[in-house]
Amino acid sequence: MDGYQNRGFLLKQKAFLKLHILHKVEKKNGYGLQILDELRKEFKQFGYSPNHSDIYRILQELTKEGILRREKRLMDGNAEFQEIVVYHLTEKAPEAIVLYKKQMKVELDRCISLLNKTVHDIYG
Amino acid sequence: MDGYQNRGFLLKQKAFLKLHILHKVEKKNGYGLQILDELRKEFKQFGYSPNHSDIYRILQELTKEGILRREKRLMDGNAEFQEIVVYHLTEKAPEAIVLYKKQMKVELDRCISLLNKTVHDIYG
DNA sequence: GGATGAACATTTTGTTCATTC
DNA sequence: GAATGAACAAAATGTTCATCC
Repeated sequence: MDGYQNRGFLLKQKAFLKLHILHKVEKKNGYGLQILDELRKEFKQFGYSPNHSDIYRILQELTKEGILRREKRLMDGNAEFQEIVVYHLTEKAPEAIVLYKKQMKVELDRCISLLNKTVHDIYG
Repeated sequence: MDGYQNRGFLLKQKAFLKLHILHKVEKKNGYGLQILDELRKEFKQFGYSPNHSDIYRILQELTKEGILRREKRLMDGNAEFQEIVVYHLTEKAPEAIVLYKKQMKVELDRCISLLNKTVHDIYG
């Protein structure tokens, strides 16, 4: 996974979602729209609703990077043959995720500090 | 000033800078590169260095919106005739700024919450 | 070189279309 | 309609060029 780099403003949506997606798959294998739904529920109270293309993009990227692997399945308990793509961690995932999380922690802290500073400076 | 709208992820750099620029001009009239320098100093410890085109873009926008007005000056104490554009608040500025700050406070809080939630959920 | 601004290029993000079951 | 993915469009941001003193 390309180390997170951003000498800029706040972190990018993609990096943010990547972190959440990895965290989710770590806990439970899932498929695209399922992950999207869960994330939307989590973020709903913050008025944030990611869109499906972002999720698919990231899942594909993580697959290309060898962090996730795809497994086609038929949707459980579904009369119709709805095929889904369930994502699993690979063997090299754990190490990569630890690293990514570590980097992202620094980045999240940086962003929170920048926003807090702003609130402090401007609103007293 | 167009009410801040962003049904999305974190706030945009432009909105962020607009807030800081207004706050600066409120306290002291200034010109483009001067404002940029000051902002860069403020944000340096956060690894954030806005670029000059953003600042100019925003100053022009605020001027067009009637919040700021331009005043061409010659740089103080400069032998050469270096012309600068000093920005001042207009009469309608105070009211507009109060409103914008109010909206941005909500938005900043929202973003901080979203990031804090992430840190909490993922790093325990 | 400092200052301003426009022009351009790229990256990031969001919307729509296509396909399958 | 749910799911996946690609294609496309737009927005946001960053880099370079032009000009002036």
